[in-house]
Amino acid sequence: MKRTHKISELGEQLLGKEVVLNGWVDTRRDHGGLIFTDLRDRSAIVQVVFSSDVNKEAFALAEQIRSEYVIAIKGLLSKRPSGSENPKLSTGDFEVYAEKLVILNRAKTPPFYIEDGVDVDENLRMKYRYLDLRRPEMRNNLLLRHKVVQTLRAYLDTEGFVEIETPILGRSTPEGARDYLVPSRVHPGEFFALPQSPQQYKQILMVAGMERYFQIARCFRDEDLRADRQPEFTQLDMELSFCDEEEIFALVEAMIAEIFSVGKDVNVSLPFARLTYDEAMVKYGSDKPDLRFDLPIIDLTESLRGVEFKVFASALENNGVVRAINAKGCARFSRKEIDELGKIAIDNGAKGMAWIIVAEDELRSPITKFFTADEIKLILQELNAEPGDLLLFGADKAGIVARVLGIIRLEIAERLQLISKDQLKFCWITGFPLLEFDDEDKRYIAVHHPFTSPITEDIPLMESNPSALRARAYDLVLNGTEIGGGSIRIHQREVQEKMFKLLGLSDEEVNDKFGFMLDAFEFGTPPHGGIAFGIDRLLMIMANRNSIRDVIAFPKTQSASCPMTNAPSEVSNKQLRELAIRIKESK
RNA sequence: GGAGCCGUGGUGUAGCGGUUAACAUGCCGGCCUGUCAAGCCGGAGAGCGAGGGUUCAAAUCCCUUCGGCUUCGCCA
Repeated sequence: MKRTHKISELGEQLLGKEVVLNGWVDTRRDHGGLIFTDLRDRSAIVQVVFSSDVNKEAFALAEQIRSEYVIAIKGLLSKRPSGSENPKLSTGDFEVYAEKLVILNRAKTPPFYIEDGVDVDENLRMKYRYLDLRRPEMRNNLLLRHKVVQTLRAYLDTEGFVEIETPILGRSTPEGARDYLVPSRVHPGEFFALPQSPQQYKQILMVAGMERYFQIARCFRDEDLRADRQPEFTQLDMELSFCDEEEIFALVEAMIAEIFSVGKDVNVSLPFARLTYDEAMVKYGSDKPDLRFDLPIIDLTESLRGVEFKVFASALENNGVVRAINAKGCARFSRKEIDELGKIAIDNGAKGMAWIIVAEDELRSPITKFFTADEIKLILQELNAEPGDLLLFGADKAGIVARVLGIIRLEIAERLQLISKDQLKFCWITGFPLLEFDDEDKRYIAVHHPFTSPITEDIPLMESNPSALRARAYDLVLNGTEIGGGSIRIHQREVQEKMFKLLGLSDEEVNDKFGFMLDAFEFGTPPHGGIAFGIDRLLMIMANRNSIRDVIAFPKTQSASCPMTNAPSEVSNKQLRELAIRIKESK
């Protein structure tokens, strides 16, 4: 029996017509003389009725069918008897009276329920991923992913971008994450590296005059996994010639609005907010602030200069800062709750956390006695404190205070349930530092990557004061998650060479690993820049999931393995010999 | 590399020194012509992730180990 319709196509226009449907048995309700079956295909579910009044053979055969059997049925599409409509189904006004049934394939009882909201061991879900993906929510995640990717392609095509594939087998780079390596049979003892990103290739494509490039690029990083980190993941990678930040922002904002409109039927308000790195760090204690709630961190450093209170005074003397959060309405927190917050602060590097409860007519606090009345008045004023508020302080080096109060800010938002699910708060973070001094290695490392251009007027600082260099880099943050990042690149050989020097790379190393780029820069390289988006993370947010695994068809477990295929696996000695690899005996 | 949580019929859980290892659901069988989490009746199904130890006695306590999840480090 050849299928005539997808289930979602059933409707008024087919009433009384004969249809042939194929699909899986979702559920079966056997009433003895009457059997109801919910038939599921990718598009929808419809109720099929088997009755001996309609067809005795089909009815008899229907007694054998079970969940997840694959069947074909032929019958008349009918209106359900009035009162028996099911509003939960899109096809709930209709049913099909089966005149013929063919069992296309039987199915074992599934190891878990094929339905939404199941709470099954992740290992089982991965082992039977094909059943997990039959669940509507997982299927919808993949369909959403498809729709988003199609929309991106269409949008970028109309904007003049060319989709170009870059190699998966590349060479190992010195900086960044650990590489996944692939041994070369032809060159014994040598290895390819899987790309952590197509960074260098896409810059070379700009040298090649492609002007606008994009790729839905698989990237690989051999680092430990997290809920939002997989060893292989997908980026939307873009690069443009003759562009500046503003052009990229405008292009990206319209693109994001488009995918939310098509994928989620949601209007994203444009333009996105913008914060500098410094602003974000001071006010939200993070370079990926969650702007769905306010709860800002207030800097008291200047106001409190000169206070006697030892904790604050010593922080200020050591070039540190004093900042605070006014947790509105949290005066009702118990001592235990406040202690919990203090413990979070300590776990994240603080030496402690001072607090003041602003009650109706008094202040309760272990620290108020160390301040003069004027100082307290000043603090309350700066923090806009009102009765009912809880004030939480951080005093230490700027980095520690930002980190600690940033985490406390999120914790309070969580406790006060300030975050509503449907909000979308985008923001650009700009003005990142270019370099960061690594105390362990005693050298500078690139905050973004070594191809990021400094802000033009900062270029002279490359010799005099590298720490002060600002990068032409930008991140796009959505609801406290970094979903994309990029930069305007260096396109001049001399600047790139200086950059490598600052990073402590020797001439030989530069020549060996990046010589081709430096050479390329001498053959008419246009100014260029780009951005890359973590497609998986973006989809995780769009699909309202807590794990990236739920928007990837075949993800790895936390130990970077696949329970379905049992990858990775040992290989034969023959294979190893061909690759000139010997495995060290364990222990 | 570190920390935390979890591992008990197919699935999800309860039990936390002595139980016939409990419950729900699924599964199997029977009854049932309007259900859609169908209903009613009956039945089968686990020796508690694995290994070792403590104890008269271990799912229960201890150690080791494996696996899953969360997280710090790590992730230019």
